[in-house]
Amino acid sequence: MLERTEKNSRAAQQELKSLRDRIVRLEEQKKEIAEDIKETYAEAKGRGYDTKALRQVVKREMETAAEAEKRRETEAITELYLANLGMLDGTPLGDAARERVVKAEEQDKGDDDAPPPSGEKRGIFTAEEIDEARSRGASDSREGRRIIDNPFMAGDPRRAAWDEGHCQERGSDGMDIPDSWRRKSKAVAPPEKDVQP
Amino acid sequence: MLERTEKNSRAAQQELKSLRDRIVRLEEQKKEIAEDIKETYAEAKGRGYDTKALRQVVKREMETAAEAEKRRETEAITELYLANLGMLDGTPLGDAARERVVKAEEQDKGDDDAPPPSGEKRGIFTAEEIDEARSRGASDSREGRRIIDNPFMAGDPRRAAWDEGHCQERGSDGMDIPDSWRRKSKAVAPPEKDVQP
Amino acid sequence: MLERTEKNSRAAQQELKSLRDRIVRLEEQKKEIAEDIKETYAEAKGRGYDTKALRQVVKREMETAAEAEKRRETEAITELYLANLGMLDGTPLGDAARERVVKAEEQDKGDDDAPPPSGEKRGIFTAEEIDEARSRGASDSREGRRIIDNPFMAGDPRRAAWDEGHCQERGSDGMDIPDSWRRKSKAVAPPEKDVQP
Amino acid sequence: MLERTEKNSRAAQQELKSLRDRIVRLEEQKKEIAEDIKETYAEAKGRGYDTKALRQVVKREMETAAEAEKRRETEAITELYLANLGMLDGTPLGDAARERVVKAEEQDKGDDDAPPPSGEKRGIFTAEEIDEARSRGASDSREGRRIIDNPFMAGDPRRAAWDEGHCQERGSDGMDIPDSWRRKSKAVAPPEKDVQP
DNA sequence: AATGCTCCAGCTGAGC
DNA sequence: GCTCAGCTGGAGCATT
Repeated sequence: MLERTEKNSRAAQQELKSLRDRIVRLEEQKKEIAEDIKETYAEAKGRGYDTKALRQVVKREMETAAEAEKRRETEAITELYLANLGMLDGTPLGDAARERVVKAEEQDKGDDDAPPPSGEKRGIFTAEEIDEARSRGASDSREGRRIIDNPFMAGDPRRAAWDEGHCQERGSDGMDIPDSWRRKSKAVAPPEKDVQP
Repeated sequence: MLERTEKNSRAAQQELKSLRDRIVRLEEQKKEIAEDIKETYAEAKGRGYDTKALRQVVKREMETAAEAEKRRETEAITELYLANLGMLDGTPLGDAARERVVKAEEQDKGDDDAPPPSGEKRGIFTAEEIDEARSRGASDSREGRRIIDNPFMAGDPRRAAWDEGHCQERGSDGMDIPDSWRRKSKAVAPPEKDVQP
Repeated sequence: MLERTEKNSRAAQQELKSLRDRIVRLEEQKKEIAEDIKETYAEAKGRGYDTKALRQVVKREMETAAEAEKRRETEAITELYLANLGMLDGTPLGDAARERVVKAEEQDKGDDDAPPPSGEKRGIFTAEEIDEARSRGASDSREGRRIIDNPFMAGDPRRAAWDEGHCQERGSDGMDIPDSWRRKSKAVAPPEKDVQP
Repeated sequence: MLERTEKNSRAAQQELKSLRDRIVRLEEQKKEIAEDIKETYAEAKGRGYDTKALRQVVKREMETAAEAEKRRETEAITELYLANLGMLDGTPLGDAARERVVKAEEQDKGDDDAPPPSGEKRGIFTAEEIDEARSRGASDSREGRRIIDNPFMAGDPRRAAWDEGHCQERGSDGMDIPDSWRRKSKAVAPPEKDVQP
């Protein structure tokens, strides 16, 4: 019996020890990688990037399609709530929020499955058209147009593409990152909470 | 000495006990309020509100001016990063991001303190003009204009005010909250990650 | 229709606004109380208390009976794991862990429902006996016995009561809290990880 | 100039993109490892281990010497607070807490650097003596002694070693882990909060 | 004093 | 329906 007991005890103990060691090793690897990530952010900060913004970018890049959709939905609803409460303070509704309202209105008016009313062709642009808008943004940038001169209307998917093209074309002096990429670059006086009385 | 010791011991103990009880009482109050908050969110959810969006709204409402400014700055930089990486996926730059770029460009071109180039009067609208835009949004809504017909250009502060006016005017059937305020109202097929090739 | 729409819109908006304000108000109250708690801890720290330990005390005080039981169970199992892995480093098993092992052994030996073997009467002490142990701890303290001279054996519930009596009796000089209540009081050289080769 | 601008822009963009991708890759690795850890815990749970206790064990194993010392100090102070508030509920003071009190008392009595009073030799056991205690725990276990029969007094460092030896010797039936290692094994009736009136 | 990091608790979503 | 694990957000702590 002594033999049996000893052996079984050892078995359970060995198993426990093995589990512990496996986890410890994995945790150490995880910790190392976390270190690397932290270092990378530190390096980015040293070069003038806004780490908070960078974190957001990373988050977005890692989103699945479903998560992105969910996020966009929440953002749109948030904007609608803000608009209804008069809290937009300067930032107009994004396209998703507008679209949401339009869709709700259409359904409201009856389920007669009415096609998009006017002659617009909302959301049905080909990849070529989108790309063309991006190229045009780039060339407009080269020709000195400013980012606020985006020719596409709100709600037009080419609007974002033009922005991308323009941004990707814009330059900077030397190796430096653009001023607009930095924090506090202009740190204007903190605005009063309510501009509109 | 026994007396002294006992007395002092009691003093320290009483103090510790008092501190403990004070904190426990406060923690209990805090817990109660947290309960109330949770209940309120549950109620909101029951009535069809998106609690996640509602939480955002609450957060914004509680922001100080400085915090709001900081948030807007980070948001703008994030958008610029996304634009430069071609990750805007449909959501064009907001006004703050555009403004940021323009400011950086101006400084770039030389500190000749150039005034806002064209005839625009960016950012210098009176409260009256802003209010007028809000009223116009409301009346446009009554006249059947849609939220995507906002007449003000991107970058114009009246754009947001018009949106507010329009939203605040829009109605719903019965006591119900508008469809656009609900989650999953249209839950379209989750889009592929890259629309633009 | 305009009337109806307007009215309903207002209703939904009012509801949203009301929800928001209710939550904001509650959150503000919560924040205030959190402030008070923080201040209390700061005060305690100022008087020499170890806030981390104090937090633990508060946590325990707020535990429900079920939570306390669960915690004790987890603690006991943790100790057993540590013992089996040779990681006890100086802290012997607590009574709960010993009891756990004994119970398991008994069941192991057969479900003959054997009564506690020897003449001990584990766990069946009256409140009076417990109180007596506490009083004895107090008087032993007055008579100069030291806290390490607890006469009750490990596993005896009176052991903890004697400790309580002794501690509650011990004094300090002046208004000051005892040295043993402070952090770093003796900060001995950080021990090497493995005392036992 | 166009060339310059384009090139520099590209440089900054490439840098940003590179930073983003580096972080994304690291985050993915981290996520994978986190998966592995989770799986390991799940496996442990499946075999009857208490994952919460296992987590604690892992935490301890990963502690540095300094962190361990700090933890022990906080634990000791917590116990002293509990004792003084009459909240020990059954768990007597651990050795560290006792030692702490004794040290404070000694200093109190004057810095005459008094040697440990009685004939004890606290804390000055050789590694051999400690190991001997461990072996004795193991053999005592084989001879049928129970874990509550630890012959070393509270405060004696050999006490923990004996416990380790005993635990490491104890067996179990078949491959199974001991009952005492499982949760809810005995789930006694949740005790009333105050046993002592 | 302000910032960044780490830890913890509380909330959310899944799963029996 | 309740529990439970995962996760996000906030709070404390250390640091500069």
